[in-house]
Amino acid sequence: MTTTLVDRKEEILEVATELLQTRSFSSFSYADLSARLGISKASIHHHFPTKEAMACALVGRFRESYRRLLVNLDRQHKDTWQRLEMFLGGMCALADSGSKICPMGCLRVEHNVIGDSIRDELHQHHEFGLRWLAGLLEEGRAKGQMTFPGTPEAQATLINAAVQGALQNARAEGADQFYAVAAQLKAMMKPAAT
Amino acid sequence: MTTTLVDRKEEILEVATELLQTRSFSSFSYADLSARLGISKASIHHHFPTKEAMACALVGRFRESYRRLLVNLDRQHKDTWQRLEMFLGGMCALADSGSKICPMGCLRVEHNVIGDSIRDELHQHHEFGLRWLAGLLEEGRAKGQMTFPGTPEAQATLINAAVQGALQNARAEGADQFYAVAAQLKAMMKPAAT
DNA sequence: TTGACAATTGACTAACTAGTAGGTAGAGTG
DNA sequence: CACTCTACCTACTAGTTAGTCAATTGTCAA
Repeated sequence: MTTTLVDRKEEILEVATELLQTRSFSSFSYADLSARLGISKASIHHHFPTKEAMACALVGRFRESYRRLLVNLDRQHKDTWQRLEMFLGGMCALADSGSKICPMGCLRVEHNVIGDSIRDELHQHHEFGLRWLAGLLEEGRAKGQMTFPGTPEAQATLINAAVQGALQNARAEGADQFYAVAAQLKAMMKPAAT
Repeated sequence: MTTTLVDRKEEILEVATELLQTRSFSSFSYADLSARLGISKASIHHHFPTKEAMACALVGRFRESYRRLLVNLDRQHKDTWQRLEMFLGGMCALADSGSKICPMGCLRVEHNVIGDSIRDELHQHHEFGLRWLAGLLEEGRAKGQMTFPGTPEAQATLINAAVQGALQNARAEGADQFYAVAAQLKAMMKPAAT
């Protein structure tokens, strides 16, 4: 590193993530990154020799921050509903941005375009997110705080898919598309008032 | 038309739709179409001067076939559950293909890349699909055959988003990702057995 | 037969794509 | 001092992109 002020690799991934969220994997280029970062294309190739390598690192970075978020969430909130609320709340922030969606969803859609290594990373992210949600749901049901049919895994799969789809629709049709989905999910899982 | 055997415009849109579903809007080119159709790039430009015009026509065509499908569905099945089953069943076919997802979802993800005219078409498609589902749900609830919280519109928004997201996940992680979501949705809406 | 029109073509452009080659500046280390 | 390493640069390649243009063919109607 020339200066300790910034970590170029991080900086590049940060901007790349934003471009991925607002545009798409195929629709942003090294030239775009170069322009926004104020460094040459070749410099970016120095840090990430290929676009695929960059995307891999990007997903890895995202998964790590996602993991930290969820771990903190588990630590701070004992109540299952509070954890679910916080989880959905985090996604709301994306929906409210008006121009961003889940970067992982962006790559998902280009499944047949991206390389194997990116797909691997995405798979790991998917598994991790699913496991966390399923764990939360299982605990919620065991404590009688949540109701849903089928296995916690199946319900986690539903929530995952709904959130992903809702974010995409929200960007195009307005944030209330996301709020509606979050509200429905929550309402459906509230135990019947006896 | 030179021959009445094929409608070139239709033929182009057919292949374009498949490329959109398997790759993405930014990841397929006039050259790809040219190769698959066995006609020159210039010929395709003759029928669709710009890629945006082509995408517009594509969405319009898709919406029309979608509309026909739903109208037929309404005609053939009086039972609300049967109609919902058929609706989800149609989506299952996509999930089973292993490489295709909803073409509208593909364009959605590139919201900031595509032009206004495409966004308009997508908006209309979205509205139409939502209205149909909401109508079905309202009828199902009125007849005591379905239960769900909130408005039929909100529930339709949930189903829409879940199906969209599930298709994307299914292509990457396996068709059971879709089946799980469809099963959960249905199970949640079955009236409580008294 | 003539003339309009639609479909098609090869050859082209200008811009953009990821990625490379080769070199420079500076910091740290022996 | 010399050596190495990282970050960075300019200049380049080879290929792809959407889109244009002028010319050709075939069809149908007057």
